[in-house]
Amino acid sequence: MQRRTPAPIPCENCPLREKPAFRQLSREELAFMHTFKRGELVVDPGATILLEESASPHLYTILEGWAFRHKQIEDGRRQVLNFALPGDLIGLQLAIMNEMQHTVTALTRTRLCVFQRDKVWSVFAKHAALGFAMTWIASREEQLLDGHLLSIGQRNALERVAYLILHLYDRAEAVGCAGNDALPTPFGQAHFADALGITTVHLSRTLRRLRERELVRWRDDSLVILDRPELERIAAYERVEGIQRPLI
Amino acid sequence: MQRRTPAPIPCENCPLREKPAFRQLSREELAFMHTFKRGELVVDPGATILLEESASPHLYTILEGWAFRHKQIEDGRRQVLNFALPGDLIGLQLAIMNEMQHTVTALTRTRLCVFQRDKVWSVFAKHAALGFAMTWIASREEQLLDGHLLSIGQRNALERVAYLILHLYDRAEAVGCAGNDALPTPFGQAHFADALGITTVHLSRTLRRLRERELVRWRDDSLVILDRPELERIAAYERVEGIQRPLI
DNA sequence: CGAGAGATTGATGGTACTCAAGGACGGTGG
DNA sequence: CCACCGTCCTTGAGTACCATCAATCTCTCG
Repeated sequence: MQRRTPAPIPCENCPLREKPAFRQLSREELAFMHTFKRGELVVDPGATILLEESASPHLYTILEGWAFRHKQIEDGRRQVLNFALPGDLIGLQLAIMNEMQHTVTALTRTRLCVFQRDKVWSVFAKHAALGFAMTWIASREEQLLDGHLLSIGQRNALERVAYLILHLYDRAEAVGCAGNDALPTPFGQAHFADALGITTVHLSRTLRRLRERELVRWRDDSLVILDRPELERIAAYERVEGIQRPLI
Repeated sequence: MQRRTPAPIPCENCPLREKPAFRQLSREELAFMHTFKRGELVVDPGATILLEESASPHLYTILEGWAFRHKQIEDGRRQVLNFALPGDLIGLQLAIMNEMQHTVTALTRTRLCVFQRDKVWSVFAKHAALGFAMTWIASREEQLLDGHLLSIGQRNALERVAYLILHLYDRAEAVGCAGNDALPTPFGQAHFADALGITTVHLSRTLRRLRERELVRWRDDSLVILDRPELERIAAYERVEGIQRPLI
């Protein structure tokens, strides 16, 4: 289920940092990040990275792969709160508030950068800019959730699907996980439906409508956007310009 | 619409800090907070405190009163993202990311503590603990949103209403704005409905069901919880223990 | 007393859910 | 190689939930 890789990459050489989506850190900050890093971890699809209510000693940044944050009601109904892509920080709530109120599960084989939770404080104490970056990351997550909440609360199924597709594509594209209007979909319709707050049955029907209108095509674990302008119109989607974001 | 009060209270004497819900700050931190504070502002009900897309030079903490965060689709549909109570920080996204993607509007006459946005950086630089507190606040907001998202995505109207009532009551109670199972409701059913993602018509019917089952009573701008256990059962609500939180 | 905003109720229709069955794979084992 | 299986997706039929439209009702306020 889980295994440590033998040779963790130093943060200075982290391939993610090359990407234009991320802000450059100073040499000194990078060196500090590396002392904060405890190793790497690779988990298989379906593995639980962080479990609600439990107190993992770690927090993580995704280096490769997809995961998702989710939360359940006792009777089994599940909401996918968000998807997590390379560069996303996992477990900030845990590190800051000593409590997780949601679970994080891997969708693909996922490579994670492992940090020690109990050293988070020293990040703030020694490198204010990195502490600021943590707040930045938390604020951005809040923004994404705001957008989702608007979607789930106000849009109908067709609009929601269109919105989520565009949203995911843009986020994935920013970190090099999508391009040419093709988005890998390492999840089934069940995950997608739970993210949208609709049933798989209704999602299937809704996707058929989008397919028939030749707006998207979803097969072979890959979703292709055929008519982006029309999708944007349906979803009332506004692309958020990709300002550079910090990478912890 | 807005007016400055003549004599702002120094942070050291802030009446909110007395409340058990909040963590105590050191004398030094309080003194610093006071240099960060720029004044106080009182706004009338309905006043826009922060507007989406615009770049206010300030961020705020609510000292007294209620506000709400909301976000719209172009066609007018509106989602109330969350309510804001005394002690809540408003405009963190703006301060950190230089951009607001939602609007904040006062529900009651609201007294605000005004901070300079461009000095946020110095908070991190000079008092790491306060920077940490900012991340704490952002993480908590994320937690609240997670809960709402689960509610809107998975619960039906009756469950949602029960959940939101309990959620608001507990938050208000923690800061002394509610007690004896009575919650002031400085908002109309339209706001409540937009928070729940249902129409006012359906909310009205749903409230009638709750009234007929003698679970709640809502009149005269005050909502009374008559049968909390049953409401908790319907909502599958779990009270989050009120750990002390930082107050900026 | 009339005006207007907010809340309630009724009637009707559409959206999305449930239940259920059938199809399309991909893996496994005979 | 193909039957067998499980999982996931698709489709159909019937129903429940919630939205829409529209009319009343209750307040407050001028």
